[in-house]
Amino acid sequence: MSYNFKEIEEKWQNTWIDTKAFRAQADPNRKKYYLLEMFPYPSGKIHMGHVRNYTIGDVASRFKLLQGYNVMHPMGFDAFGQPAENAAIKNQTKPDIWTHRCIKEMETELKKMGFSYDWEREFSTCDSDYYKWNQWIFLKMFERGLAYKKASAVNWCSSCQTTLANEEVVDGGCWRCHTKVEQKDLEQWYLKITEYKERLLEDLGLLKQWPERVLAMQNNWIGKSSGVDIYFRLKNSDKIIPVFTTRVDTIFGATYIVLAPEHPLVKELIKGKSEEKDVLHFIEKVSKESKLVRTSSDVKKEGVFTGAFAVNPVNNEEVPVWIADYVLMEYGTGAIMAVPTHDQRDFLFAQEHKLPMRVVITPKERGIKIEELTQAYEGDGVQVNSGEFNGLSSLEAKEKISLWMEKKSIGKIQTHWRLRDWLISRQRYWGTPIPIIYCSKCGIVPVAYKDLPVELPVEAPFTGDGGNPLGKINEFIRVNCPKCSGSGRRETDTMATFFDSSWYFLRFCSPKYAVAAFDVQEAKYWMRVDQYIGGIEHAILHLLYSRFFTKFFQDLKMVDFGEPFEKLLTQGMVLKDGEVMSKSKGNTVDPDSMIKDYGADALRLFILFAAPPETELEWDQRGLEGAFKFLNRVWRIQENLKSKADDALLRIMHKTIKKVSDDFNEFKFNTAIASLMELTNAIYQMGADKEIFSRLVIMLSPIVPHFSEELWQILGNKESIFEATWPKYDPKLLIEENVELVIQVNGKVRSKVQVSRNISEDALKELVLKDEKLAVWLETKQPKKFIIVPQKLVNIVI
RNA sequence: GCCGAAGUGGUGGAAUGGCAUACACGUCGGUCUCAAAAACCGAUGAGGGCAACCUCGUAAGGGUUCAACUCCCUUCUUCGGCACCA
Repeated sequence: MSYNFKEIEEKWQNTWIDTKAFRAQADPNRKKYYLLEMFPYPSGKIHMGHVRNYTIGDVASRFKLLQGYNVMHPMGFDAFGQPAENAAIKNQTKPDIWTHRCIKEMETELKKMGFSYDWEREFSTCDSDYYKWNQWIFLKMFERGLAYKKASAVNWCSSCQTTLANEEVVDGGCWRCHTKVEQKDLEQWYLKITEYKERLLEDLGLLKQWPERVLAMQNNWIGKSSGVDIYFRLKNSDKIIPVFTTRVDTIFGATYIVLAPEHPLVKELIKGKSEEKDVLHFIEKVSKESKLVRTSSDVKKEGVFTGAFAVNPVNNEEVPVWIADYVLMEYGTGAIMAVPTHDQRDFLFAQEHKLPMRVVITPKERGIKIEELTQAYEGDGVQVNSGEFNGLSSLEAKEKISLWMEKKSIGKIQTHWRLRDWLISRQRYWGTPIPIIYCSKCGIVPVAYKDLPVELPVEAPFTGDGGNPLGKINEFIRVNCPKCSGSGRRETDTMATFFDSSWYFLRFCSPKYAVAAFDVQEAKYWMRVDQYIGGIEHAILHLLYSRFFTKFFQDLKMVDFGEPFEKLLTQGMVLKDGEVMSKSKGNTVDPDSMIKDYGADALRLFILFAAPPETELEWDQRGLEGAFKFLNRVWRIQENLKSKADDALLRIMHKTIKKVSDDFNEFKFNTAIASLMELTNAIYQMGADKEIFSRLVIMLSPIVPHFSEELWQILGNKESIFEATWPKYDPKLLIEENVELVIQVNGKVRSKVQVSRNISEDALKELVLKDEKLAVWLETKQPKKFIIVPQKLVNIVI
């Protein structure tokens, strides 16, 4: 007979909700612990990824609770976004109604897993008393010039009918639907995240408890690159063409320069020249290529001569000006100097088009002959052909040439960044309306703070024929200008949903607060988030935006820190047959049916035991059955309790307490469970008493809370197990009187011996030399040396 | 190309420089049973040996060390991020 998980789980889930067991209240006298998992989009159904993410968080949260921390563990919903609109079109319902129904279903699913949330803090980002503060933040940014509108080529997803941020373009496709992203010229709203680029980069150094790879990804994304802008002058003109380089040490080897086809100077350069026709033709051709094709590295580099020449400012040499598809307008200055001998791309291009080369750096141990070059030499070396810098090491030259150029005003030390401003406007209905009014007289006018929120109209025409439904609602659009009271028109774009999730962790500190985005005092107590848990897919997007917003709040003096998340854990994906579980692959396992068959506790146990939290987890149905079997094994212990257990078991238990406590602190749940299993096996060998069993149950409770609550009650306790204290171990009981020593000969184990832990070295040597098993090894050879590691091993070197 | 993570039995995975493969799954054997299931007990890296034991073994090769899955160097493979980035 197995234990009645169905009845037990339902009973405790209701109890926890009825008694508000996990309500958190600020208390300056208690040490706080803010544990947060990335809140879900309410699709209605939870999947195994959610189960894993939230189970990891729940164990940590309950463990901290048992350790006496004042734990806040909130949950809410990231409820704006496109699926609601798609559903509205498909099912003839309203996004609002559809979303709220999904939220209800999702809450039920989460409750069935027995997660310890403070449900009183729950909110959804589609609540107007939440998104009101999105608008407030936007206006604050607008005031400071951090929210602005500009016309530019933007990423456009034709399937989603909306613009996308750079961060939302993955492999040239839309992050949501993978449709190929097009470029479109539009006037759009941006947030000036680039204003914070230095701080965003620098403060990565503060994030000591973030995974390396997330830091590396953010570092790459921000993409700082230091070098020099060098000013080439156009021959017979006073026009300057700045080029950017990180290899200023190679400037004397620049034999031509290359502009991007879109470079604004190109048209002027070619005017009236014989090359004009060819160049225009080339530009036309390149403009038709998609960005993806153009930037793929295996395509041959193409280019044409413009007929113009520029002057290298370091030696007044005239060099030809080319244009080529491999130079991009959006990076650096849109123009490069080409040094074929020391840059592989330039080398290939120069070979192809028979352009001159000159060596300016040679490796220390040999010279370089141009005729013998088969590829560019990109390493360090000694300067040659470099005027007054000859003989210097290239590293030294880099610095000296930079300073020299600045002094002579022919260049400027410059830093270029990959990070671009964040495009936040979306041509969609189901999102936060951007609080802006267009007035024919006053131009762009922000909505007054007192008029917030700009409510999203619940009734909207969903026809499915594209376009933003907000544009068709006259009551919404028509509004008086806050400045001149003349007739104005509302912005119909809404905010990207990543805006919503960039500060929700602050809102959880005071979710009902009506006078500001969050209560500064509450935030002071609860923030920062001590432990944040979520998927690696947010390594750049959400985590970068949240860091940006936090720094903005720091500048508003609403918080006194610049980083929101102290410690970050990115949990691995759940796989089935080696592939990521996904609806499109049809290899999903439904958590609900697993709960039905084995209970939420068994599911939680399996998912924690099968792999460490950050690695991928292979779904194994038999592993789940194994977890269920283990629970039944523990359950049966209570039927056979002894009045007094052996001392040997007591020792094992204290060791287990130490191991499990240490492991829980480091999120090593799989090994914590392994040692709880070992303790259980020992109990089967020796028989436990009530005391020992009670402690086993407490240690299990973060992992399998319903199961443990029930056993706790059966053991005669009136209070919830989560009012109990985490067991402590007695260090004295960890010390064994007799220890087993491993005896090695030349590092190989040859024997083992039981000795008192305080045995003297001499006594030990004597004992070892008498050991029968070692006789074979020692009879012909003399021991040279004894290595003794107390209480562990003896190594005899012969 | 640059940056990051990883590579251990049939499988998931353990090992502050100190007994490689804990714990579990699977498989095999046993107990109980008329029988089966459940439960309980045991075996289980490869090769050799009746056995005691021996040899090999943590992607490959080298090094440091009394001792290396662990530290260092070189290489290979897989996964992830960035990238005609100048």
